[in-house]
Amino acid sequence: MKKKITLKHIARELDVSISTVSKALKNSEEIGRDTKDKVQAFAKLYNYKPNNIAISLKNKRTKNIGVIIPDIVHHFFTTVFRGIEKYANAKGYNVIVCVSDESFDKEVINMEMLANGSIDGFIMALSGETQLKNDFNHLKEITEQGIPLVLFDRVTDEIACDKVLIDDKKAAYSAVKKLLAAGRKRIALVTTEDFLNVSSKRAEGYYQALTEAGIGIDDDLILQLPYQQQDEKKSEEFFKSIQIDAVLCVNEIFAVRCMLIAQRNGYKVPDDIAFIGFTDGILSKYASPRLTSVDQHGEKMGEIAAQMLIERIEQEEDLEGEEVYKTEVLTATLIERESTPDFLL
Amino acid sequence: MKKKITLKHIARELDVSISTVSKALKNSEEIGRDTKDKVQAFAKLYNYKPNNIAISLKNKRTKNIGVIIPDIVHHFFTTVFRGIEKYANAKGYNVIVCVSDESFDKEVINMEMLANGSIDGFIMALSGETQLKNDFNHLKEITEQGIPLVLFDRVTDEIACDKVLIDDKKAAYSAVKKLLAAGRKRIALVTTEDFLNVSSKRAEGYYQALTEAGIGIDDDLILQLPYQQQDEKKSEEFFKSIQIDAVLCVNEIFAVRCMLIAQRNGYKVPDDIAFIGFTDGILSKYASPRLTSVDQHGEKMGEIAAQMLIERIEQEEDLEGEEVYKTEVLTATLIERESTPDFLL
DNA sequence: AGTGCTTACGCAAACGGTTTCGTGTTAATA
DNA sequence: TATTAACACGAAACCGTTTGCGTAAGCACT
Repeated sequence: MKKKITLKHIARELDVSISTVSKALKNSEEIGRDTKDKVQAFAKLYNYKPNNIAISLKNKRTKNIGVIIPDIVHHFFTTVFRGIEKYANAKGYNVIVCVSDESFDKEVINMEMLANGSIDGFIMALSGETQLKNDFNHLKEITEQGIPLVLFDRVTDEIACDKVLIDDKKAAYSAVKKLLAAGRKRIALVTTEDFLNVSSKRAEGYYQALTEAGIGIDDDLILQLPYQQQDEKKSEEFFKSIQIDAVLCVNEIFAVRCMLIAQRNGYKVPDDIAFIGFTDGILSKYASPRLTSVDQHGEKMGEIAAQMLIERIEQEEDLEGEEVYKTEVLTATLIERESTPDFLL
Repeated sequence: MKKKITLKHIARELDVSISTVSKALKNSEEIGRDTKDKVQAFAKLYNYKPNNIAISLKNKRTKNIGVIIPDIVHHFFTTVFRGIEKYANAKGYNVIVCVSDESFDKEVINMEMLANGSIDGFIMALSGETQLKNDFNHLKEITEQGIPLVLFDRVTDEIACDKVLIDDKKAAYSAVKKLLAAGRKRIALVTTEDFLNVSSKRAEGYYQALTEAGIGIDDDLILQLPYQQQDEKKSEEFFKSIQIDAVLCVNEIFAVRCMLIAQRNGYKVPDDIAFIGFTDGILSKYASPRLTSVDQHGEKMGEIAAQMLIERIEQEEDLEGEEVYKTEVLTATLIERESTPDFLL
């Protein structure tokens, strides 16, 4: 077993001081040619690599970033994560992931674990419970300690920090507009409990489009489903009880599930009923018929979040306080597939 | 901005030595009641938390584990990751994820980045390219340095370390047996290029079941598709050209894609043609018809991998060399849904 | 011979902790 | 009163690096 070699070992072996070894390896002008050659050759031979931990302690920089997300087995978060990881890696940063599992407590604990020196900054999407409780003290503490924080997708106005999100309201608005333009009138909304701010934003867009079109909001057309659980009965009744010609769903699972139920109940998609989902994931691509859905550009979002964070981290030293935070809003794209009639343009 | 407080600050403020503060906070017997109370109260007030990096440097333990996977936007790897994260977190470990993107070079670079003190051990699934090249020197170096390593799913015999995988061959074997028992004779196999060892194992099971049943292997019944790319033409022709009454696919994407194509070509599922896929992911659940598939128990696999790794890490100190490595083999479970006829038990 | 410059290196502090060992003070004991 | 044990605390080493500064050796010059 070849244990890792340190500066001290090299120094002892070559009968020079530790500082000489350190400088020699950095090709310092201070050190003579001969000594440098000797040290560098030895280091190469024994494959010396400096210890990251020691360096972190010295520079107070870990080159790690902490990512806290509500769930990892979730297409959108995963794509965002991929964007973060790619960008961070390219910049020499590693990523530590913690999953909050939609729990406030876990979110707090995870943040505390990482905040004590393990990371240089956080990227996170709030847990459902945190949004429900509206308690952001843990985030406040982090920012007060001067640790950079970037919030994405599930954000809050209560915290001053960089943010990146998509324009959920506008995306829902234009999706509904398209349905209206295609002549659909009885447009349903399938959503979650509305403590998830993204869901409510999407609902707002839905309301606005209908209102502008002079069609009132019909509460019977709105179906609220529990976030994780399967509640087939409720959906089944929904599609049996009323007449609908289009559906906007706040995520693709709801969309695919509802599409199946509608089909079981004799609806033809997209002729009798059109479907649009949010989150253009794997389900949308392979559903039958393929689902038209709103691409939230997760990977791009992750990249931007990582970029914002790393810029903060690396400029940190200079400016003390007085920072101006940015909120980057990406525009979602509607990916048209078979679950909607051909939209003209 | 309230910067983090250190032992030194407390010591200065309370006019005691650093060592006294350290001991007082650990409730050491050495320190008097009064001093302990004073120090602890002060620490609580200023929310003192020890610096993880300093502790890591001292103990040569980071409480971080490194996970290297080929892809993160991938249901199976994600579920394994969830298992790892859950277990690790419960044991007080954090997880650093790196994505190799199926690239040998990235795998090597990532390992080297993490191996210099950032982590206490690795959990990984080999990249496709690594399996293709059959070059495992980077793994060998890691294990020679005494860094614990656990391989999962995409493993190799060349490296002596703990492993956890599912019995792919047996899973494929029993899936095909069930199809045979249901009277299917023309059973196709849709697979990837076979440098992925899991695919070849599954193919072996397929061969064995057919051979045992006295049905020879018909190469025309085997369709090889590129791993990531969509090649609809090839699949389309496949289902047009020959007569098939059942299909085993090595992943769920292939299964769902082929099922759609078959349906487009007039096949009724499962009456004319049955489908079984590997990886019981989200697609299987929501496909139409719902797909019968092999559950690889990703989360369980992750938990076991994490458990094996952490046990290694924590016993490390004692035994030098002479370690016996375990290979844990999980048995896959067939989840029956609508894409297969009812199997009689 | 004395002065002044390079050159080439070592010392020591620092990052933030933990831990071993030593020591001054007090009180109990002979 | 001298000895000693218990108590309460501090000094210092250590983990592996980096880096500012001090300095000995060698040389040139006056």
